[in-house]
Amino acid sequence: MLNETAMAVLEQAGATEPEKRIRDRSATERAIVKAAKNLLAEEGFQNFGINAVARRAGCDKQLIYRYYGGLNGLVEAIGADLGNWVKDRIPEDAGGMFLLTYGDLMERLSLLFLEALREDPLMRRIVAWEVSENTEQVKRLSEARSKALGQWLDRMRGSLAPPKGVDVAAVNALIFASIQHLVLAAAAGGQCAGLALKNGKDWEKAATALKRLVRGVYG
Amino acid sequence: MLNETAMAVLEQAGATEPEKRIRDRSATERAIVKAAKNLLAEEGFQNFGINAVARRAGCDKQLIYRYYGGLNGLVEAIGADLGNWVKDRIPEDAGGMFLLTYGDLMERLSLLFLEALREDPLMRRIVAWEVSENTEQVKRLSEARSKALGQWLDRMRGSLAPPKGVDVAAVNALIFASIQHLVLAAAAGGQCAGLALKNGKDWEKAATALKRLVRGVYG
DNA sequence: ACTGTTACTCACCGATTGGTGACAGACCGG
DNA sequence: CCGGTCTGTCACCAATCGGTGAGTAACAGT
Repeated sequence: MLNETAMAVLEQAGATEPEKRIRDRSATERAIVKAAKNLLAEEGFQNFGINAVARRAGCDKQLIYRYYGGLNGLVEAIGADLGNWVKDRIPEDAGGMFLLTYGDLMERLSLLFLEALREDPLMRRIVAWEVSENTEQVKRLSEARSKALGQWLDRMRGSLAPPKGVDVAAVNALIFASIQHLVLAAAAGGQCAGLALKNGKDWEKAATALKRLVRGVYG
Repeated sequence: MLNETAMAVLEQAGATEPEKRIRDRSATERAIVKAAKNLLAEEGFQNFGINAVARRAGCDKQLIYRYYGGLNGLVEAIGADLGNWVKDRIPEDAGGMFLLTYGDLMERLSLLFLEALREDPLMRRIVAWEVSENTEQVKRLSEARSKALGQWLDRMRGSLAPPKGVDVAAVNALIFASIQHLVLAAAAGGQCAGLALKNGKDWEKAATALKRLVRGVYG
């Protein structure tokens, strides 16, 4: 794939084959990051390598080494955007107004998170990556992600007091763990622990079960 | 690695270097399967290939093609044992006697499953594999596993009536999903959604949170 | 003891991987 | 205009991958 500018030039000139690439470093960098993200989202981390990214970005892998210092740096660059994921993916004003209890809040946030994760293949791959490998790359991604998630939870909680006598951190970890595994298993095989997760009806069942689970602990 | 018999012979003879391999097909087959299991458990599915298995089994990869028809057949052979996992790993009489309600049962089973999964690296890798890839191999493993799990649940339930008005299948799927992701994340990075999971104390917290979650839905 | 089968090893294939050094051309300041 | 820097390309490296065909050594039956 060429730069957008390069494509425009070629099309305008009526050229049939890509001759030269426009010398635009920042555009190339963006193309590389975009290619890496798409590749990771579509193919998964299995075949995620320098060659594959360069091939998809339509540039030489040498540039990845030069601009990002290799795959590690590129992954790090991807992880840098991860902090804004929640902000980009979930409406900020989704809660806060009609949520009277902590249970209301967590039910809402759980469903929002479920929905957001379902619709973001890149994030799904990253989560799957986190539980499959333990390299330094993945650790960075994982930390960025969980940090952003925690901040999101705190921000949404606002001044709402969490229930006493309950290990909120542990319970919430379990809740979000269930959501993540459910979505990952569904994306991979269309089911989770025997529960089919394909059409919208299946997901409605899962959503009501999730609500019930959250309501069970948080009143 | 050589056959056990071969090792014995060599040691008895005082040989320092492995000269020949005993011609024992079934022993070699067992060595291959064992090597594959250990490799998968220790290294994960990332570097799980014909060459690596053969190297660890101490035999030529050609034998894997001959005896199992390639990696697929070998994985299938591994998956065949998976049906007995619950039986091997979890005490059969663990429930049934003092469990009066469905909530008692599920609390017990959840904790048993959590414990069993924590102590089985091979099974953890397989679960991680399931949510990371969608090949035919993995599908077979996944099906065998979820089938065995479902049968186990049914068997342990016995004649205990599940609560009405609750989508038991969906709720249980979420519960087991949470356990699986918790254990996987812990094994990979020592934490899950910001919750540390390293020493026994951490796991006690997680266990009580899990109990609370289960008790919340199932009275 | 000869023969055929079984168990096993070895050498090689093309493809792909991560990684590096050398080179060509566009751009910019002098 | 010239020289240096920046951007991008290409050729090549050793290593490893999955896969195959040919060959060797041990066994069993006769």
